[in-house]
Amino acid sequence: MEKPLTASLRQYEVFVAIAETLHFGQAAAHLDVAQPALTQQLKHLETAFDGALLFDRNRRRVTLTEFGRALLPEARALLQQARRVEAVAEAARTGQRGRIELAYVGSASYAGILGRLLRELRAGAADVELILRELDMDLQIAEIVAGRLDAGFVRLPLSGVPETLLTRTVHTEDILLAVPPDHRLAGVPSVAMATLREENFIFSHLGPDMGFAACAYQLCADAGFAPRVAHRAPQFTAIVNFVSAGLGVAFVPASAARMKDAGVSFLPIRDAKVQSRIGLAYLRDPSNPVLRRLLDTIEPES
Amino acid sequence: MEKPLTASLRQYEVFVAIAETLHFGQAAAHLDVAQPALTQQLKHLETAFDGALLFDRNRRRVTLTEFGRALLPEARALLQQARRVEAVAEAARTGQRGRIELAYVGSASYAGILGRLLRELRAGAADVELILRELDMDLQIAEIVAGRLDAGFVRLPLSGVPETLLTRTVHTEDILLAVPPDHRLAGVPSVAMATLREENFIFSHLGPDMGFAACAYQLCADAGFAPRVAHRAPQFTAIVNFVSAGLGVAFVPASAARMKDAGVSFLPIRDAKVQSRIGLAYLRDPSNPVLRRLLDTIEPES
DNA sequence: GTCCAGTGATCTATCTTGCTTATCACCCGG
DNA sequence: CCGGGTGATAAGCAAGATAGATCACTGGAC
Repeated sequence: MEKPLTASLRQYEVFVAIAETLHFGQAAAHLDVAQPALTQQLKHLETAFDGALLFDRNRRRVTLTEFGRALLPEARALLQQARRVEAVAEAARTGQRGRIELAYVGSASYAGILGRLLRELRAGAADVELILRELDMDLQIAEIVAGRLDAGFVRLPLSGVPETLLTRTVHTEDILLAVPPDHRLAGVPSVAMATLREENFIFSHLGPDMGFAACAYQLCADAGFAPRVAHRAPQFTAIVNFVSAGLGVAFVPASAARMKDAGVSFLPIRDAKVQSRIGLAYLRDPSNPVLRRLLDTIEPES
Repeated sequence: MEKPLTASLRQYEVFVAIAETLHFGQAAAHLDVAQPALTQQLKHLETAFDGALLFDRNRRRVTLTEFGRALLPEARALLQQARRVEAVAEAARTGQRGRIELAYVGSASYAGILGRLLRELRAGAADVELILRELDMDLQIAEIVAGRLDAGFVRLPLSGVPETLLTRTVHTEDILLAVPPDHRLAGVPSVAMATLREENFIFSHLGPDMGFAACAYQLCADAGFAPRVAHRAPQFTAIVNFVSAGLGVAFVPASAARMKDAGVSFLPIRDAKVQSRIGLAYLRDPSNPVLRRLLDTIEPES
């Protein structure tokens, strides 16, 4: 059990102020109070120390006693720490300092989101601890709703999520068609959706109502057909592998085209009306100040 | 100009106590106050931070917010420093820690006083800064009375000093007679005062009423004669040099006999009734706690 | 010696703060 | 649906902090 701290910050403040000027009146002016307050507070401090005097008051000259001299540096350190706490509090309150736990879907890492994220978190001499992990969209949503994750980067749109889960678009990119090397379209400069009606498609595992898959289905719907899904794979790397193996064609986000896998062609789609968007998902009215600051740096969108 | 420190130690104490138990009631018991006090103090602290909450109070479970989590280590450091200040204050008050400025006459260094002094100042895990200098007795007295020196080791007795200057004997030693190599007494096992009536003496510069000289004069007075002072020298090293050169004989403290200078003999005095005493001189009611503790370790004497 | 300016201590009234007790409001398990 | 547990709220009281006026002492000027 600790003993109950007999003196207050205010008393040390008074002590240090007097020690700095060696003059009650000037110290009082510096602290912006009347002089009797100092006499009283100092006396309280001395009483707290068993009555040991901190100053010799010769009515004409104030000098530190050896006791006071021994105490002064420690008292200064205390006040400095007190100011530091308040500075840290201000930084933490505004999100300049703290901790944030984020996740991202694998395909977000291609799009250069993470570098930008770090840049924005570190901006303005901020001191933020970032805890990042890769996580599938559905797991992210569960973690965020459960309060175990501050926010996550996912492929929009979301559906079937609580109203309190908001998203904000942070990146938009075209959707390309990946075709195998020996495919009839391999090497053409671009394709039109209408020509893809009979293709075998490789899709992600995730359902047709969320994320990238929703955009892909929308492309087909806009072209008036439902895609024939020949295979499913969990990630774009696997999907491109499948394409490379000739199992079918696939829609992929433009940023995934950087993996030039064994002669796969990535073709622009001439009449695509939708793009794929990466968004940050988070709970409404986030309490984490770091997240709030991060959201402030992103222009508010849907 | 620093801003005025918006929060108090007590508030941080409450914050940390709640953070440690995550339970208002238990924290209140730990701080030995009623529970509403915590609610209030915590609210005050949060208000000081622009209303940013430190805890999520879900009526059933209390958890730190990210803001609170960021603040906690700093608040703990603040409390630790506050306790440290009080510990240092206690040590400084009892003289376990601090500074002391002492002087000693040259001949005190022969007597092993300084080593003992250091040992006593460092005793009991004390952390004392000792500032030592060699200084003649008369200057020591002036410095002590002027308050520029805490205390000094001198040869007793003192005379003509203010009543507020007290002394305490710390070392007593015999007085020996130093004689030149070719002196008639050189080599005899001991001498009687009565045989010295016609000798030429070498004395210190200091007058006959203080310090070692007073003892020497007393020896002669006890033997019924006044010494013929042939030469004066400032220190015992010089006095022994003079003796070695055959300029006369001299009384010296036993500890000075360790300098075996060019065949000088140091002879016990059979009928000496006085010894030389080294004492610590200091002002009555010393304010320096280190000096007070030092005095406490020496048995009170005249 | 006497006086005066300067300075810290003291006194008192007032306002603020912190604590206690009593009670309320809410959540959750049976 | 009720009862135990928990934090918030309210009211009252005691202690603490401050301002303003005044006192008391020091030390230098003359």
